[in-house]
Amino acid sequence: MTVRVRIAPSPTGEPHIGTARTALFNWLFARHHGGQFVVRIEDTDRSRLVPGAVESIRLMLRWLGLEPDEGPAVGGPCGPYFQSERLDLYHREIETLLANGSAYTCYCSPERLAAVNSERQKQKLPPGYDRRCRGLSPDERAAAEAGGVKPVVRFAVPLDGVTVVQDAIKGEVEFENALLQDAVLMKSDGYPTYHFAVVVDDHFMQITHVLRGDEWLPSTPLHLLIYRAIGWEAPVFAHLPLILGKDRAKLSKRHGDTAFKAFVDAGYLPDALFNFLGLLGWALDDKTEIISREQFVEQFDLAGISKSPAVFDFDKLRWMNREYIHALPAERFAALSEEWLLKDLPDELAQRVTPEIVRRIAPELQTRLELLSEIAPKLRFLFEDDVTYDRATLLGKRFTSRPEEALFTLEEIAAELEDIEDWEKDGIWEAVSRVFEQRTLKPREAAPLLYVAITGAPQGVPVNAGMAALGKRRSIQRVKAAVSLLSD
RNA sequence: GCCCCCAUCGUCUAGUGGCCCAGGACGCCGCCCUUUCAAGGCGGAGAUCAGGGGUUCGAAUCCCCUUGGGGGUACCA
Repeated sequence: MTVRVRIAPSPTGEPHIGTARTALFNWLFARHHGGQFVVRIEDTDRSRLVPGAVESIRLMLRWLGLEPDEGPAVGGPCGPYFQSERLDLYHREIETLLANGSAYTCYCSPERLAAVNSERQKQKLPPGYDRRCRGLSPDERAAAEAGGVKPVVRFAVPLDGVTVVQDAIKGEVEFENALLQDAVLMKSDGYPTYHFAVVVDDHFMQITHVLRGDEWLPSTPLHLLIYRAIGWEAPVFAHLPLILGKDRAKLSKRHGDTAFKAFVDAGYLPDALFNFLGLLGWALDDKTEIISREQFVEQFDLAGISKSPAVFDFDKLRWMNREYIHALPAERFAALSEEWLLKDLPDELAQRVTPEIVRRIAPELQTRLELLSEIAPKLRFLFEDDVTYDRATLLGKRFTSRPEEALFTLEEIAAELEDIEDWEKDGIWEAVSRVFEQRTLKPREAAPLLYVAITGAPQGVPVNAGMAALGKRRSIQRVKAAVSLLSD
């Protein structure tokens, strides 16, 4: 039997980074076993639908390189892949459940449900439905029906016994049936709830393994019971450890922007995020951190998945992204630099960006980045007419008490630069270091002065390379501008 | 409250009875290199394996209890 897995996101907003991790694990599992990865949209909560969300999910998968074998965009033999288009299926199956007595219609109003709950709370009982409609006589049922109430359909869970979940990661987990709720299977609007739709769809889509977040483990016995009531074989369940924030609570908006899109916008590389996410709850061995897609596919399996939740470490993600940026071929990095420059710079500056100038400076930048979004701020000085900074920044620690020394140094540098015929970075640096030597200044202490004059900031790409890219005239102009700032 | 899961350096983890007075990585610190800042190289601090009981010749690894953390408990998914 070929392995078939799925992810089943609900289109209720921008996809979450956790959804990406679940998708990745499913995709990896499918690829490792030569199986299929399907995408199904769980859009049964009509009130929470967000337009565009399905497209965002598609984009996320594509960006990460997790192309589905079946799903809304690609189709497939088990469609449709929107639950809202599979309603007749759910209605058909709910009839079997109703007919064999494992489900019943419930006419209780939301108000009564709330009242029951508050009453139970008062008596220090666990909240839940009191199963009032489970015991309705045919007459009572007919009466309620005549009253025009739109009923829901509830599952009639066994009142005793134990349901055992065989989880591929957690092992054997037992649940007492008596503690389970008569969950709603069909809502009064005619749409199924998650619990029912997931069982019906996973069955008809021939899903063999359900890899989903740990938060679903408590509802798995219910799902198992539904499979049994219809007479279907259940898939293998594997509950993935949760991703936590710094405070060890389930990662969510309050830990910052956890929308997948935020990671794209920040300038993470797809391969880096793929690698990092793949290591969130799974490890290859005792030492390997940087793992290629091929290696992941080859090595990934359920056996390596950890049972305990993992805190999302942004520091490590940034480090990993830097590793991937560093490993990029020079040409690729230059192309990305240009792309991000055009995207992040204001239009009037972006117009001045040329492939030549970017290719020239990009190698100097490549080891100095954690995120691609840092490119524009670091290279902006190349495209501006002039840079702005204050006197204190220019003088830095070294020259604060001796501004005249900074002034003379810059004047001499300007003079030396004038004499350069072949304007390239080595010659520029020779000229600058000549001045430093004459004045017995160590580059370590004097260089920031020049950095500020040229780029506006005391650190960044090597200043001589920056000047080479800037051009002779503009470079000297900036040194002179610094001189005049100090002369005032 | 009740049910369930989890528990190795701050964080991600390796570890499935002896190779572990616990290995790697991020982060942190120091040194070297050096055109500032990075990168790179080298080194360091950092975990009595949550605590307590067992089992065993021997336990981070098995069992029990405690504690801690998390998740679930909707006509949301």
